[in-house]
Amino acid sequence: MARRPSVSSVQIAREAGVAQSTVSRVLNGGSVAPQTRRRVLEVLAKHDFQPNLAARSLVAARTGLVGVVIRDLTNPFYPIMVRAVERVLHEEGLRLLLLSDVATAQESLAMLRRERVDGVVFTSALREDPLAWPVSEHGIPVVLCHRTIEGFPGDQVEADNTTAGRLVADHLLDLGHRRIAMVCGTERASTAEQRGAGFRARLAERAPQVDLVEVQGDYDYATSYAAVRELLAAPQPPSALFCHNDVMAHAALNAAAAEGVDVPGQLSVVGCDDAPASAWERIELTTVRQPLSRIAEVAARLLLERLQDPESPLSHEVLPVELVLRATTAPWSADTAS
Amino acid sequence: MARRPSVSSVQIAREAGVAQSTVSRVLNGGSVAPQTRRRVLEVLAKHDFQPNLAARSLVAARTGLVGVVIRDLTNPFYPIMVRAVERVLHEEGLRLLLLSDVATAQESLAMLRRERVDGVVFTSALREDPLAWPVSEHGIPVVLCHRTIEGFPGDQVEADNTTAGRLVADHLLDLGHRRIAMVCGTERASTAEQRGAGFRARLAERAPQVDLVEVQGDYDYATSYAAVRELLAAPQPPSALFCHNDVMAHAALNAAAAEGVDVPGQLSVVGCDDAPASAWERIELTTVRQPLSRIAEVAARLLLERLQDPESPLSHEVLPVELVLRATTAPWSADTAS
DNA sequence: CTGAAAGCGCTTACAG
DNA sequence: CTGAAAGCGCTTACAG
Repeated sequence: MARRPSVSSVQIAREAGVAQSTVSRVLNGGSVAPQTRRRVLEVLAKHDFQPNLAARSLVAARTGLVGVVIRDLTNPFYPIMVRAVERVLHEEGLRLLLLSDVATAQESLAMLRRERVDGVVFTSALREDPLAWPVSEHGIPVVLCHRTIEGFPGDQVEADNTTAGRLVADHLLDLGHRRIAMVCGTERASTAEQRGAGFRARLAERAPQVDLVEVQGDYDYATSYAAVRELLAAPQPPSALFCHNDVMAHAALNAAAAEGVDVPGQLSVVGCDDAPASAWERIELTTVRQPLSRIAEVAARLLLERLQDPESPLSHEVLPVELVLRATTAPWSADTAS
Repeated sequence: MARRPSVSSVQIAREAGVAQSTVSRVLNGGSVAPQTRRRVLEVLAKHDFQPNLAARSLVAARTGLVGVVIRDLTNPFYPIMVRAVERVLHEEGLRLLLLSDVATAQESLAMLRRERVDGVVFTSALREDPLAWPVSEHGIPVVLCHRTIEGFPGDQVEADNTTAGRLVADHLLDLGHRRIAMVCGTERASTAEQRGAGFRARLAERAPQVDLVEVQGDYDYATSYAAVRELLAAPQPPSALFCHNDVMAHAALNAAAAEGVDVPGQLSVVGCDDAPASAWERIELTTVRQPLSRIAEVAARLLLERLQDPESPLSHEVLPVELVLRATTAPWSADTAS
């Protein structure tokens, strides 16, 4: 239990009868005579030597640390992205510093700077994000992942959220819905903006007479649950709901159950994300699938490339989405209504 | 966008006209004349100085880094614990290094050693854990959180899982169930052992004639889903299921739906954990609640105390659980069966 | 190929 | 209270 002190490269050198710099070369692939290398490797193995990363970071130009900003780990959506980023970083021998909303933007910025991270993968940026902008202004490379910001000085990767909105509009219109409500995500999030814009545009195009009610769900379960219950209890409830993400759609499904509203008989519900629980038999949520792992993976790779070549032009990748039809949507006609 | 080089304490010192060690003292609360301190603080603020943590770690006895080992971030259960640990560490100015199953045990051990973490919070230990033991043997303080190991040389915190098993047995027996199956968690996990043991003991005590079938769900959705479908399709299906955690209970609920088995009419299902989704109207899972955040918080605090006082006696805390009755369990009599 | 040396940015005794 | 100096454990030119 007593803390076993770590061996340093100096001790390894002494034991192998070489200079410390030779040990360093063996470790980092410098040119070393085969026989010297063998001897050093032996001593290294004997002690199961692990270089002190703090020392290495201090002297090297880079720390090998990448910040990953996730606002809300509790949305099952984000752990999937963390894992994908982690996998890429791990492959490249980089380390991950997780920043959640436990710290304020100011504290997080301070932490990223104190840690001297090489770059940041930012998953939950807002339009005037209080963390993303300052980080970037400090010259730390940032890649925006999943949520983007127009004009942001960094690489960006996102799903085709506008098309997502359009697909949902088409689906609900095709089913005959004419009283539709949209449960919106956080206002300054690009995903909510784009999904909303795509949906509205398609509606205006195909069915300008449809009255669209919009409520704010803030990408939050409890907020959406309350908003949808209110919506359904009103005199003229909508026959269909487009929720900007699955968490809010799950809330809507449960709110409907609480209000005794049958889905999809009296209400159709569509989400966006395709979270794991959406495929459950008890849920069967019609939703739009986005390639979550892929988005995160691409973001991580873009960051790595950026670190290699800071001057290359910015990229902005938009990955395709797909409507997943399940059991929460059904045709609607005035007669269907009870 | 160009990387803005960080200022060092030497530059601060020069600009403030003091020695670098004085800057260090101002930063760390050493004794400094009020007027000197003021001058240094001004320069510090002007540059928004952030000390290089790598440098600090290198020279100080401790790094301020705490490893948090989470096998599967995808179980909604774990992010809740991460957050609780994060909150405590953040309060204390410590940093968190997340270790998931992206790396092997060997790689994770190497990483913890290279990073020179001060200690580790271990959430998913197995009986002969390939990571927990070696880490501890390297003299790094480990606190076992949620899952424990008998005889492990570290502080431990867990829920009262034996009582959890007993509570469930009582509940199902009270409802009249006599054909019961248990969907078990990973074999070498203390939670599965204790929940299983408590359940079996109570059954043996109150209703030795009950035949208990046990299947392995491995704390995994897909595994449990398949196992439960098979169970329900058999000639003599059980009338009640005790799943060692909620993820597996959710799988069971969905498997039942897939098999056209009515819950709770034809099958009662009980979980363990009380995950957020269990309270959903669409799920309404009867389960055992354990104080998840609290367990994680206590673990983090025990680790902090351990770092303060490495020689104090080991503690082992067991926190109470509570049965949460919802809609997936119902009375059973031979006549009820279809 | 290899060693001696400088230096990364801090903290911490040690003098004064 | 404050400064000069040593040293943490590495990487990286620089000589040889």
